[in-house]
Amino acid sequence: MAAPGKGEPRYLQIAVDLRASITSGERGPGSRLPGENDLMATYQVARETARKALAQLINEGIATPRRGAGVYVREFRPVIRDGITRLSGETWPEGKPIWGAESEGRSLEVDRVQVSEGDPPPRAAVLLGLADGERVIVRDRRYLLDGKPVLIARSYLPASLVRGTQIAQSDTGPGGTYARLADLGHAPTHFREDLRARMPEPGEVSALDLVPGTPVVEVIRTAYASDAQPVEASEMVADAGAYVFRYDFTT
Amino acid sequence: MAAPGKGEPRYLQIAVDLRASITSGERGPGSRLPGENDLMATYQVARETARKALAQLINEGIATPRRGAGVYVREFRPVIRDGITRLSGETWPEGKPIWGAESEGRSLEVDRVQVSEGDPPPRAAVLLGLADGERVIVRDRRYLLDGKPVLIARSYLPASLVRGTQIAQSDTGPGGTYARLADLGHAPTHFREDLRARMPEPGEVSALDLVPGTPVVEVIRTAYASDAQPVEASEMVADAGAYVFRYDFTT
DNA sequence: TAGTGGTCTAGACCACTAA
DNA sequence: TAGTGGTCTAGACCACTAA
Repeated sequence: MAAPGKGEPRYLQIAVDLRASITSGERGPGSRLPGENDLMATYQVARETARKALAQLINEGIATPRRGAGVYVREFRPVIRDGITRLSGETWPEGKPIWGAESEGRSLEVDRVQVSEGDPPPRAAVLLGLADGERVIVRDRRYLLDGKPVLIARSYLPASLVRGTQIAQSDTGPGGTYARLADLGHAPTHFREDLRARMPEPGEVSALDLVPGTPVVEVIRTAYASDAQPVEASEMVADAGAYVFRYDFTT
Repeated sequence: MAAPGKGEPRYLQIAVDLRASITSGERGPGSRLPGENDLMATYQVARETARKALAQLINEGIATPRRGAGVYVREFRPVIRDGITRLSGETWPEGKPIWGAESEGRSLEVDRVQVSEGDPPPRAAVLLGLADGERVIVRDRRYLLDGKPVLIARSYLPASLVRGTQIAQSDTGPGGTYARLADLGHAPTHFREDLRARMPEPGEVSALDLVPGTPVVEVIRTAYASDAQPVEASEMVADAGAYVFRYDFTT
């Protein structure tokens, strides 16, 4: 045995078969894949080889294991996050469905709001243009989509600007942080968002309850007032399987 | 042996040790991690257990294997892709360095330009609002960063609009596709970009020469002329380790 | 209780890299 | 040629799930 059909390893050949059965639609989202024992019998391989085939699909994010129950075809049902509510072009093209994204009938709620004051980490200090020793108000929160954590967000605001205001409290009131900044005469008028994707760190896996094979999208947003003064810097880490990020522009 | 220190599997404990040595800076980008044989001796484990520890870091994208040579700490040096060149707010905040992104001294070149005419796939037909049977011009190309493929792009344009024009040729001339659309009286004025991240398909791994543990960012862009008519739909797949996506807004 | 995925061993052979 | 990662086996024991 162990005779290679070619250069392709045995476990990848098995993965190809299984992947084909998924992409062809033969096995739909939520359906169960053959188990380790099935694969051992069908392909005449050792347990570890069967496991590697399944691990391959799990790492690709198209299957997910459930202890004691089996390995299942994963489903992808993201929601759309609109980059920023813009003032221009608001009646532009309808939100055409894409990647099966749907928001209707789903709940998105805020969780674990925490506010504190402290020293900014280096990156936040740079983004906010803070001098040495300047402190920040830190706002933490987490978002749940249908009860599952999907996004962790942390915002930094110059303490000299917002200390003692409603922004330093859990509930920022109607319109949120940006409305309160406007009340203070520092309405944000310019925004920048930088996005990148990467695999999650172990702490993020548990905080977002991520299944293997799920990347995260990291977003860093900076808000500037009309005098080009940065008034807020935010770091977000999102479950890539839960979000589509949308940006609209009118030139 | 095989005595568990707690519930934590042995291979994850080893991964924790190695990860700590990387994040602490003890092992910098490009440095070599202990090999399988080293780990077997140090931790008194079997080869497969040592391998699982290394595979963990590889799947997290923080290490990368080189056949016959060892496993190395990966480096992350992305470039910034500006969403769209906007007409407003062009003198806004400087491109502050983020995530070590740098463009200077690096080459970004176009590769493998191909143009053809054919039937649109369903998604492109929907985005372009095409009737049954309408055909499209398809423009394919690939981008290389310092010689490494980092992005695959495919654009669809209504054939009825651009057939026989320079857009249907490899070289679209100065200003590219959008300038030619403007020449035709269909200058794009509104853009939408939808982004998501996911693990790559096997074909993408080879096309982008991706190392394990690297997600891709999928971008779908639609360009609309001033009469709200979609004139181009593009699909892009980018190496997440090579790009930071930037969006600027002025309200 | 039977089945399932999760971990681990000890050994083998291979292709590839670097000296 | 020595060392390295890549694949695979055959067997073992475990925790968890579902009936």
